[in-house]
Amino acid sequence: MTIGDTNRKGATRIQRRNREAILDAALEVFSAQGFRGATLDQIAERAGLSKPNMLYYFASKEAIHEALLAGLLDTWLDPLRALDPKGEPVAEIMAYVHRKLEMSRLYPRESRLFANEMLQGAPRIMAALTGDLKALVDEKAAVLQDWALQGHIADLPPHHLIFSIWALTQHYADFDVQVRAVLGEGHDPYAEADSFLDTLFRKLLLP
Amino acid sequence: MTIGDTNRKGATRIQRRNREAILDAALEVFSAQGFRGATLDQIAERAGLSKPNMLYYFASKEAIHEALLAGLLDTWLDPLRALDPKGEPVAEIMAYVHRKLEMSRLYPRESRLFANEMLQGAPRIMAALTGDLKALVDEKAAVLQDWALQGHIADLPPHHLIFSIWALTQHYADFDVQVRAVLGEGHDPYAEADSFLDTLFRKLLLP
DNA sequence: TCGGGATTTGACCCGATGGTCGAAAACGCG
DNA sequence: CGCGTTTTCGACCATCGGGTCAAATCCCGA
Repeated sequence: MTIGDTNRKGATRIQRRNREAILDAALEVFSAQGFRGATLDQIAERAGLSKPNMLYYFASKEAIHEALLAGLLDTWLDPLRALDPKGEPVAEIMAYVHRKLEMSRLYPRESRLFANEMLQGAPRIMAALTGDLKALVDEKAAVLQDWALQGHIADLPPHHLIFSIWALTQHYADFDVQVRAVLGEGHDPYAEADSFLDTLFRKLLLP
Repeated sequence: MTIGDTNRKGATRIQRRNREAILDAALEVFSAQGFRGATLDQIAERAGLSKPNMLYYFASKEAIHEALLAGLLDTWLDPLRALDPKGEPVAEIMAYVHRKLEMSRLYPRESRLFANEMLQGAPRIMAALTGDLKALVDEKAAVLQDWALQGHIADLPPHHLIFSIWALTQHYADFDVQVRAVLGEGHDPYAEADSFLDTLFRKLLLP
């Protein structure tokens, strides 16, 4: 039996545990070092496996990285997908902002993995960017545009409004060290950000 | 003006030319691949030198990277340094926003080099972050706070206001591929961003 | 023009790294 | 328990990559 099948069904308990351990370790290392900077030894050690054993579960370094990126975009975009055209405009957008910031707080490694990929020019997920991502953003941008035309929110370029949400929320994960270094002791970056971004976007959206 | 210029004193014309070529090539490669992902061969080739020759000018890969980072923070913070406590509050802040976006447009590689360093946890410039950077930000944050107390601008947490300027402007350099992929053809990201950020910050700063 | 310092490079070194192999050990099921 | 299947890993391999060195070539001022 090949190990090719996904970590869904048909996998033994051992397979599940090890695949998960490998992906978790890989996320840690790839997000901090980038693809080329990460080494299989680092990942294997963190995963608590020998390198050959790790390669028994994933065919190559490339394969591990791919597996990580595969689910990433989807999960990453869930909050945007949840933006409801039928909801109350400002409330919907504010909910999106808060959810997105929460993602940064809970999954900073995923955010950095994504940021790394972007910095390198997105060589491995360019297709997804111009495909699914663009489609989803265009769809939601149309909703925002609509809300603007109906006077529910300020008239802003919808794509850039979305970019601003991404930039502001992901910044707290990607530039975490800088944020903490500048704020110094005795701060809770995410709590403060939550309040600040609430203010910012409420003022911005005011028609 | 180049950002990492090597205008050392007693350097011959050849030294100058080669050092500059090396740093430019290194900026290209480091900013796209990160420190560990970059190779001396890549840099040497881009610089048009043999690897040993390159190492005649810089003692090591580390040394090249250091040389790049050395000037970076300084140059990067110049716009903030220029924020004048005696100027007109909103105008000063807006000027900062526009200057910062201009930096992203003109020096995206520098922005990405910096972003890479942050993503890795700033191992090589942590000292500068908690030192000079924090000092400068604290100083300017006090100015912003003052302006807020005097009712010139909205009362916002000054540090986070500064973070928001960084996040929003650097996003257009660091996530350039994503921005372009989502916008599609026929867009000028920076022109649109300039206008959008102008609107955003004017509304935000309104008392 | 010439000598000595500045510059350049081919060849080489060796530890790191992605990946392979075969055999041993562990598992689980009839 | 017995045995085929799954899992594990020590040893190994080839290439990559940072860095060295000695010798060759270039450059420029006296």
